[in-house]
Amino acid sequence: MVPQRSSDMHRERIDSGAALGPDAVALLQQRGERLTPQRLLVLDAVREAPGHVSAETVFARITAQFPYINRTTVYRNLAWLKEQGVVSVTDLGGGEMVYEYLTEHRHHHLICQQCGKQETIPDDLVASLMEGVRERYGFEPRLDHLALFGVCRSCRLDMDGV
Amino acid sequence: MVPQRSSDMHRERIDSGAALGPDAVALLQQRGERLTPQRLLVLDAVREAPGHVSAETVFARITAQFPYINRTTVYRNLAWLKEQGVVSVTDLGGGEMVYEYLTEHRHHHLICQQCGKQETIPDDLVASLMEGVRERYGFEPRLDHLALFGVCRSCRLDMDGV
DNA sequence: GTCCCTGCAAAGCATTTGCAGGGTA
DNA sequence: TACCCTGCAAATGCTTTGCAGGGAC
Repeated sequence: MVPQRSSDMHRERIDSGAALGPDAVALLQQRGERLTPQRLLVLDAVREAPGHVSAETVFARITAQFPYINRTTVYRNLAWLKEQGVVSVTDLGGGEMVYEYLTEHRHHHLICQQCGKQETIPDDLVASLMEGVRERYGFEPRLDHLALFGVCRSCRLDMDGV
Repeated sequence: MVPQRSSDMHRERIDSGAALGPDAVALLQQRGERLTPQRLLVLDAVREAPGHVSAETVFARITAQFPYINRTTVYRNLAWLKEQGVVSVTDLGGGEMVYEYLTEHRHHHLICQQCGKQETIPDDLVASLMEGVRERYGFEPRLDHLALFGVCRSCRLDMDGV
């Protein structure tokens, strides 16, 4: 039902991968997690996708190549990947959750409410906030992605122009 | 259909109110917005509620006193109040949007993913982040409430204890 | 008098759940 | 072999929409 090639595809990718440690799949295996073809497909789909992807997009990307996977399975495996710390889940305000493969380089996002454009900002801008929260409140933030909403530079210029 | 008392109730409250400027209702009137009894009820319900409230909670609080309001109307008027800058809307991760009446004292929230407890933090902790985003990216953040997820002090101690 | 807010019912959408069967380790 | 992941279908829960009527200004 599910093509054998999926594991080969997978292996190619992890060799070149900049991932969660050297190999997310090896990590999951060490933990004794069950690695089904569907799980590998979902993992691949998120890892290959540029930036954020919705569950629907992941489903579409997989079915484009392998029609035999169920939407429910995609949802369940995205939740599983999040539990395992392999992907992040963020609400970008589009009415659906978006997922992203986690690399060592943590970053956050600026989302323009006018034009919808998204910018990436490095973690260090947020670091002082995290530090303050930790020190003053003893609160340990779990922040894969911080999403800041507002108005980007070009939209602000447009508004001034008018 | 809707009791006359609603506007009296309202007036009592704004006299004591620490609100968006001296009077949110006067502000809305100046803008030429139409102030229906339902709108005043929704505004009151959010203003009276402690902290964040969901649309369902607002609906429940109103119907407890005045059963003749529709859930749809509550949704529409909450959206309207947000457009007017009277309330904030935040996704606290509970599967529903939560609303809060905006005062001059902007603040943000720490949400513990273990116990669900919420703490309030002052705006100044977040100010440097905002400043950095503005200066480096020309991005104007529109942040009524920032919601930071993580683990609070007591839950961390519990975890260490075990 | 005019505009638009309200109520009702139904639809929309992302996501979850129950259950039987089949695959992974 | 034993567990649990998968697929299917239906349900769930929040929120939105279309339309006719009535209220605010």
